[in-house]
Amino acid sequence: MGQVQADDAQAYLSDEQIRQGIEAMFFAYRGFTADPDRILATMAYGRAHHRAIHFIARSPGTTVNNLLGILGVTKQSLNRVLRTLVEDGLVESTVGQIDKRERNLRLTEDGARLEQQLSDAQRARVRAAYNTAGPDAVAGFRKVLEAMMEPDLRRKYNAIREHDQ
Amino acid sequence: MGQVQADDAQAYLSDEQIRQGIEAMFFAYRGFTADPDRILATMAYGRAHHRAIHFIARSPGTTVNNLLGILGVTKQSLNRVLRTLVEDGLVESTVGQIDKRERNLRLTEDGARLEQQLSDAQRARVRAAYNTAGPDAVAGFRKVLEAMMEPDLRRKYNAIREHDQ
DNA sequence: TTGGAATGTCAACAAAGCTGACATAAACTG
DNA sequence: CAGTTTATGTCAGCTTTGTTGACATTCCAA
Repeated sequence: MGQVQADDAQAYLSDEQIRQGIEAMFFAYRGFTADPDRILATMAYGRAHHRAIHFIARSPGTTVNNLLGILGVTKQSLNRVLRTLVEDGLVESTVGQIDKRERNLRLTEDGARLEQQLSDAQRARVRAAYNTAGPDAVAGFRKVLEAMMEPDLRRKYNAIREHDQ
Repeated sequence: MGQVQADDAQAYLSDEQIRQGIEAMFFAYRGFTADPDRILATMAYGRAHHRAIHFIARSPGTTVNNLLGILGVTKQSLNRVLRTLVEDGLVESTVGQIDKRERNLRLTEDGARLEQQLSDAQRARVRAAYNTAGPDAVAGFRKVLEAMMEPDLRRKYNAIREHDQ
């Protein structure tokens, strides 16, 4: 339980405590992706499709390049995913109005429906964890995660958050 | 900053807050694996090798079956990883004393050296995040992660922790 | 008009998952 | 003891998702 708050002020920095945190991250991430993975397994899609759908939903009209920066994969890898999503009518890619080299990506109605299904599942898990842990724990959770990000990703993370309220 | 601790007692459960937590998990996990990944990229190993090495180091003498349960992959997949590690002299596989069907896995000196190198890098990242966020945040971080795990993995996570102090 | 940026696409390949089938040895069970 | 189950390993083939490298197109900007 409260092993983290040991009497010794330095105890939470022991190698052993850090190691436990590393393992907690590993096991929790499995739970974090388990529900959407189960849904996706029934279709011809995987986690890469989920990620693309998530961030397109989050920033409608985003460009391919912007998405590349967020997802941290090559354009070839992302393109394969986007192509299937466009072919299957879940994502719509329109030529940019200002810069016609760019493509603006948006979910179609079908795409939004799948996004909803996936994020409902994932949110239910996170919501349950938040409820179990309580609001103070959630604040700490977010604080540690933010500190763990690479600086450029933290910037992108904050940019997305500022974007919508 | 303190968006999570809103005045409204329910605010931390809004879809928007949950969504931010989901994105924080995604971005933070990238940071979490970035340093070992960089080291592994210079060798012929990947994240799968790191995971195997980590848990063998954590539970010396563990069996293949136990490792399968922790890692959640197929024996074929794990076997491919273990075979290369044994061939390269990083892991030693010995026939079980009580049950001769089992193989007991241990790191060799070389294996322990690599494990040290990888976990030093990963621990430095987590330690820095812990230092930035502070001990209370760390406690909450751990609490939420535990609540997020699948029940059977939470059991395994706790079993590993109890094992060593 | 020329250079560079954004995008798309082809080809080849690698890591790491998966299923299915089968072999072997050891342990367990009736 | 015979038969079954368990633990492990291995072969073959497939999938997803990542990678490089090369090249074409479009089009903005100097």
